[in-house]
Amino acid sequence: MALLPWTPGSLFVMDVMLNTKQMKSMKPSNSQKTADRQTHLESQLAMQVVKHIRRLVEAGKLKPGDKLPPERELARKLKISRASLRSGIGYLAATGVLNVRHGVGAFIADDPPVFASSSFNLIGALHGFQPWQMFETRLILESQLAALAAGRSRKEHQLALAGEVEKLFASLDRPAEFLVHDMNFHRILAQASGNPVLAAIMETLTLAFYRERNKTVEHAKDMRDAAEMHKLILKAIRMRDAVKARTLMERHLTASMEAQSVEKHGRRKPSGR
Amino acid sequence: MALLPWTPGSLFVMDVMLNTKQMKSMKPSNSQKTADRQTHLESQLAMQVVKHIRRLVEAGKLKPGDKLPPERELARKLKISRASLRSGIGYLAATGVLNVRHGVGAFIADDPPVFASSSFNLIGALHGFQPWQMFETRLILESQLAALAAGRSRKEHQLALAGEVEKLFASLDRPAEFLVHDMNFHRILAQASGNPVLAAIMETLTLAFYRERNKTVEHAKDMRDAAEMHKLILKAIRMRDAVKARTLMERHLTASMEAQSVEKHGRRKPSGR
DNA sequence: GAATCACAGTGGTCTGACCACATTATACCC
DNA sequence: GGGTATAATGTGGTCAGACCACTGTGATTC
Repeated sequence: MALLPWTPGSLFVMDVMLNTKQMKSMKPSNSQKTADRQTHLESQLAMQVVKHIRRLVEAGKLKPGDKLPPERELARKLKISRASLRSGIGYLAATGVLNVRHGVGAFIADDPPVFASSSFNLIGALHGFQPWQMFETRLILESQLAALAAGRSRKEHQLALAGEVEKLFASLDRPAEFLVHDMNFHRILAQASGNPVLAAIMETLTLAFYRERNKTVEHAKDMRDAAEMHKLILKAIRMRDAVKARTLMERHLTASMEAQSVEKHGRRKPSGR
Repeated sequence: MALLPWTPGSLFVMDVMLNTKQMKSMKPSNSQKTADRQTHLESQLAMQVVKHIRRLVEAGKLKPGDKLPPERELARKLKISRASLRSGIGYLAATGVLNVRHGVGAFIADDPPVFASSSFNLIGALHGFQPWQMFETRLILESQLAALAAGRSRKEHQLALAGEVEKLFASLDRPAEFLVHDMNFHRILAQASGNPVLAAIMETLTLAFYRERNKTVEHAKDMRDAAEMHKLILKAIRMRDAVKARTLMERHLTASMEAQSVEKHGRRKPSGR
C-alpha cells in the first residue's frame, strides 16, 4: 500500500522545539533511528478487521446503531481467530467507532462522535496539558461555534436550545440536573453550528471538562448567572448576530471558569493572568 | 492568557454550502437518563491496565519513550491473563498513548499527540463529514494558530520555520519532498502557538488531510505560490502581527484548497458564494 | 574487520474451554 | 390471566498454554 513519501529524517525537525524535557528519548541509543513514524498501527489481522468494517460502513451496509455479527461468527467469516478479531474490535471500540455491550453485542456507534475521549486525560498528562490551555482551546472553539450557530442554526435548533434554557432555570437548585442541561445546551449549539467536525472536537473537549467539573458543587449565584448568559446567547443566535453571540459566549466561559476556580481554590484567580 | 483580537468576517465564506441533512441525533433525550455517557468503556480488566499505566505516568515513573515490561511479566504482576493485558495495551495503543513494536516492546508514545488519527476517516465516513467541513475546521484552527504563534513564538520556532520555508523553495520540483516540508511548517507553527491542546487537535486534522493529499500531484505554480505564502506568514509572525498572520493564513489555506480542487475535478470551484 | 548465522527476547496468533452478563422463554404460583 | 421466579440461550469477557513471527545481538566464520 503505497507508503507515504516520508523523506528520511525530515520528520524530526521539531526536535528544535523548546520542550526541554522529554528530550532524553531523542538520543539515538534508543528507539527509532530514522523515520518509522506512525507506529502503533495494530497488527495486520486487527487492521484487517478494521478495514472490513470500514468497507461495510463506506458501502452503506452498516449504519450507526447497527449490530455486528457475533464474534464467533464474524471470526469464522474473516478466517481469523476470535482473539485476533477481538483485537480489531477493541481497536474500533477504543476509537469510538464501536460500542460493545457485554452479553449483548457490538454496535456501530450512534452517539455524537468523540475522539479518544477516554484517554484524553492520559494523553494530557503525558504531554503536560495545562488547564489554561484546555480552557483557551475551549474558548476558541466554543465562541466560534456560537458565531457559526448564529449564522446557520435552524428553527429546530433554536427551539431545542430554548428548551434547555428553560430547564436550566428550572433546575437552579439541583446542580446535577443543571449540569446536564448545561451540557445539552452546548451540545445542541455544536450541532447548530452545522459543522460536525468542529462539533466532534468540541464534544471531546467538553467531556474532559465535565468529567472534572461534576465533582465540585456549584454556587447558586454562579448558576443563576450562567443560566442568564445562556439565555442571552440564545437571543443573539436568534437574531443572527454572530459577533454578539461570540462575545457573549466568551464572556460566559470566562466567568464560568473563574467561578470554578473559586470553588477549587477558594479565591478568585487574578483575572488578567 | 490574553486572547488575540478577532477579525470578524472572512469566516463565513462557505455558508452557502450549508447542508440540509444530519440533524437526526439532535434530541439528547434519547438513551441516557441523566448523564451516563461513556459507553464502550472496555471491560473491567482492560481498564485496570489503563489505570495502572495512568498511575505510573501521573506519578512520573513512566515518561514518553520509556519501555513497558514484557507482556508476560506485566500480566503476572497485575494478576491477569496475558489476553486481558493485551486488551488494555491495545486500547492504549489505539488511543495513541502507547507505541507497540513487534518483537521489541511497548513504549510510551513520544510523538506529537494525536487523537484517534487512525480511524478519523472511519468516524468521518460514519457521521458524514464533508470535505468543506473538514476544511472549515482547519481554516478556523490554523488561522487561530497563526495568530497565537505571532504572539507567542520564540526564536527557536521562528528559526525552525525559516528553515522549512527555505527547504520549501528548494524542493519546488520535488512534490513529495515539498509536501513534507509543508507539513513540517504547519506542525512547527502549531508548536509555536504555545497551546499543545490546540496543536494536538490540529495534528489530528492535518494527518487526515495529508493522507488524501499525497495522492494528487501538485502544479508547479501552486507550489511556488504556497511557498511564497509561507514566507509571508512567517514574516508576519516575526513582526508579531497577529491579525496579519491570521489573514495570510486564511488566504493561503483558501488558495491551497482551490488548487487541490482543481487537480481533483479539473476545474476551479466557484470561488465565492 | 566484516559478513553471516544462531539464539534469545518479545509481541502476534491460535485453540478451546469456561465465566459473566442480558434477554428471552418457560414454569410456576397466586 | 397476570405476574413473578426460574431456566435456557446467546453473546461478550477471561483464561491457559502452545506456537508463530519479528528484532536485536552476539557468536562464528571467513
